[in-house]
Amino acid sequence: MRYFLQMAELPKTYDPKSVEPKWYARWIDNHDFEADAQSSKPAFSIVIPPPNVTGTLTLGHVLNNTIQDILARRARMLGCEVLWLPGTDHAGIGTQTAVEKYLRRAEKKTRHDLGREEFLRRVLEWQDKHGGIIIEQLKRLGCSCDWSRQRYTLDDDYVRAVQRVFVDLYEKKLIYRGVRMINWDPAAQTALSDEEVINKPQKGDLYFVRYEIVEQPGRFLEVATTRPETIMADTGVAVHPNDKRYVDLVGKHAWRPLAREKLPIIADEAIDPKFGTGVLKVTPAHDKLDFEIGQRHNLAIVDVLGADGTINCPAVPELNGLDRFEARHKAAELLKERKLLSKTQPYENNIGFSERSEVPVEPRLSEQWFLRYPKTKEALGVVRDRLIRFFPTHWEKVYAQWLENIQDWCISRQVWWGHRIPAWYRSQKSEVGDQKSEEIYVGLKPPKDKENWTQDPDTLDTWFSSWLWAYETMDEETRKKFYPTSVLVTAPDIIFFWVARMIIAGFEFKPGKSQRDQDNIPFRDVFFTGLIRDRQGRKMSKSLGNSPDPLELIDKYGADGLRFGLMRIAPSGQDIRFDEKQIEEGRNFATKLWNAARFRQMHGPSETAPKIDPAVAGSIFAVEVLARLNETIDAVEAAYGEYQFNAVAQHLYDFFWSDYCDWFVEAAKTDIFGENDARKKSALAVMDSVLSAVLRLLHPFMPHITEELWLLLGFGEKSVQFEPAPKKFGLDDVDLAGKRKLVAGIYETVQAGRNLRAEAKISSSTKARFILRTDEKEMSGQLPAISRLLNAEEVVLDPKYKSEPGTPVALTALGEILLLISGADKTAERERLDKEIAKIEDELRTVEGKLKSKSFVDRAPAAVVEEHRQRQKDFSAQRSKLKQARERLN
RNA sequence: GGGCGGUUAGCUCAGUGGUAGAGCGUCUCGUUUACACCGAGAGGGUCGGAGGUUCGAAACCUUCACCGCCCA
Repeated sequence: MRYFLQMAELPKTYDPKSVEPKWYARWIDNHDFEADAQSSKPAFSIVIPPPNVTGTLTLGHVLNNTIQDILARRARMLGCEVLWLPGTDHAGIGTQTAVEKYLRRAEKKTRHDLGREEFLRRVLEWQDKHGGIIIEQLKRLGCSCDWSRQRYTLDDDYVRAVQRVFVDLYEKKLIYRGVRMINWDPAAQTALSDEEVINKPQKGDLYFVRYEIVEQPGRFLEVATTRPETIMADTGVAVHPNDKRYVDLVGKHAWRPLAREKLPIIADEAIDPKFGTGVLKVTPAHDKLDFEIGQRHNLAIVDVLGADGTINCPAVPELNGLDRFEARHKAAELLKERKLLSKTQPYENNIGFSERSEVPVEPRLSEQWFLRYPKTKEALGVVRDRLIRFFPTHWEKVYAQWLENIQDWCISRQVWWGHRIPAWYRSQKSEVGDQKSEEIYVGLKPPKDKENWTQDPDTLDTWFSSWLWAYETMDEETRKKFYPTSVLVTAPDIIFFWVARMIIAGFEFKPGKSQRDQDNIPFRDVFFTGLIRDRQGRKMSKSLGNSPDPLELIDKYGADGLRFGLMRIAPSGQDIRFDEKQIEEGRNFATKLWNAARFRQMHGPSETAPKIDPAVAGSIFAVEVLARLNETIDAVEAAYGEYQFNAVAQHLYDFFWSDYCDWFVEAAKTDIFGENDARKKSALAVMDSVLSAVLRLLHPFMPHITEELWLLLGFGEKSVQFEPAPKKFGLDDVDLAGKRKLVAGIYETVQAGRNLRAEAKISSSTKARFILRTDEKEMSGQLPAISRLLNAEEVVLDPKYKSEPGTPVALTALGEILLLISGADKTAERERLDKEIAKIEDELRTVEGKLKSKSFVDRAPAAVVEEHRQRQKDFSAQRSKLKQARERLN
């Protein structure tokens, strides 16, 4: 009775919508993901790369967090106490820009219209409205984060820690304030770090501008420049000291063609004589290299660009107030009118763009806060010596290259949303003269006489807060158990922004339980995921609209389908071309798993702890599938060791679909539908063993469906997530090799038989009759299974069978298989045999060619030569049998 | 300019010196008592080019081409 009830319970297709939310809620209710810092189990920990608090889930997040979830769940099954610590970051510039955009559109106001206090209130409103969406999305994906420990980079404690670090580094003189050339984002109107600038080739023009020599009127120096709009900021003209063309002019002067002034002509090694005319206009305020040249030659600094990227130069009213790109064209026109522009030519050069606002960055002289990176040698060493291991390893070089060429980090941002810099300034008139000097106070608390001081209006680079993420997210007890973390999973595009800086922070702040390096590194392994691209290989971006919504994919295919499909196509260390078809495959695999379980359930309840003795299992097919399962367990373990998640997924997919479903289950149906109760029980026990193992192996990839089936099939009363990872079956005591060889032969025979049937155009549903012409006596016991696999009416073992001419025959390692048909198509059979013979002869030629070569026989390893001899024997035997059959058709 | 990846079937990708693979797509057959989100079968590749090492190269070396990324 129970049997029918159970059958009715399971529909034909798996419905993730009714299963996934149910289990996620249960796991949360049971506090399954909460880490116990008191546990005596070995620790395994991951901190999440914090997504933007107001962001939404992208496919990149799905990839990244699926991998982290796989690692966390795998670790639980290996008996670890697991902490996966989640959280979000405040994304200073990003969030502020989003809110400003909204204000501009909705209220036609800027942040300055509102004032700092009101604006920050609005950002908080925005955060409350949009914040946390991404966390809910991670839950839909099935992420097993310890939500009780969720952190935010603007948590009070975290903010204090960031300030403490700032003060500490200031006191160590590693943080300083100074006027330097920085990257200015005219759209966001803030300084950026070098890492936030993306160089892109840009098509433009090279303008050849004539500068008249002051001392020799009528003689001109020609300067090639891409930026005529900055001519008013020129304070010198430079040539290479060895450039014979201009050597006589060094020391003389040239007239600045716009805002006419005398400019000294100087010689500097930095000039490239081969670029343009070999003459550089030196604009120290608007170019990094020019700034350095200017410093060397004591050139004046003239700034003609405003913070918003418009020209600020009343001396040239035609340009004053224009946007920098408009001004470029206007300046060229002015020069042309004055006959000072000799030509323009198309030119492509690299321009730095702001990562955030996607506008060209302006090199700008500005007073900012900088960090002189500490501990770079240690950070280099720890990766070089593989105390921290990168996967794939080639990222180690990228990392080293960055650290070896590291520049001071501009950490202040002219942004209101973020960690306010704990610095105050007191302006005072100096005793002598009118010059003002500033007194700086840096501290956790404001100065005592607050009214006499002004706090720095700026905030810190968001990354200056997230470089502490690996340990400042943990309280003392948690840190003691779980720091350093086991592994960091991240996209390679933040290797400098985040990974390298966290390593430096580990060395500088030593949050570990001792002073030793291995206790202070933020993580032991770093796994870099690939980037997900669209089918054309383009990066996914919001503006291109080529990024699918992961939530829609989850609705269509289930979270497990999305996870499995994505992991199967994610090669380690390479970019991933996304194709929704692959996600469909993930869904199909879930359905396959569902149906295989459903089939098992139709034949009665499973054993809670299935035990089988393969030696008496009675079925060579069982031995084979268990041996393949053992191989799969080994392969999966090896692949995890190398973070080869696609390989793990592929091994499980292949084993389950092909070895288990296509071969074992089909062969075992003979016993399952047979009369022999012992054999039936034994077959079902093998199925239970395999299913139990497969569900556990798949759980990290497909947590929901495996949980559902684990409990449905009754393998346990408690969640599958804390069950131990499956161990290999002991198969040493049976004649493994012999049995596996026989099974391989049988499967080969079946495939050959199916091929004969298809070639003979006998539909796969029609029962057919086969003869096995073989001396393998062991085959006789397997005839029912072979018959089922061939969908045969009858399979007869007859070593002496004499066939009618034209009877389709195929050769296998075990002998011959013949398909009995009436009225054989002799022509078709002749063609088929000719093809077979040609194929064999091809193989034979290759093998014989090798064996004829003396050097091969002499130099190749004996085993390889022997293998070739064997193959030669097999092939020629096959050829002669095929030829016999062929001759009888003449 | 320097560095790092990649180039294998129509597509997405495995393949670390010894018989070129998988999934999808294509074609043919199929409602055979789990599954059409399925089953069976077939076709499809001078492994980017050229040299070299080796008995033997998709794999190792050199070089070139193209694609992508990072740094200047």
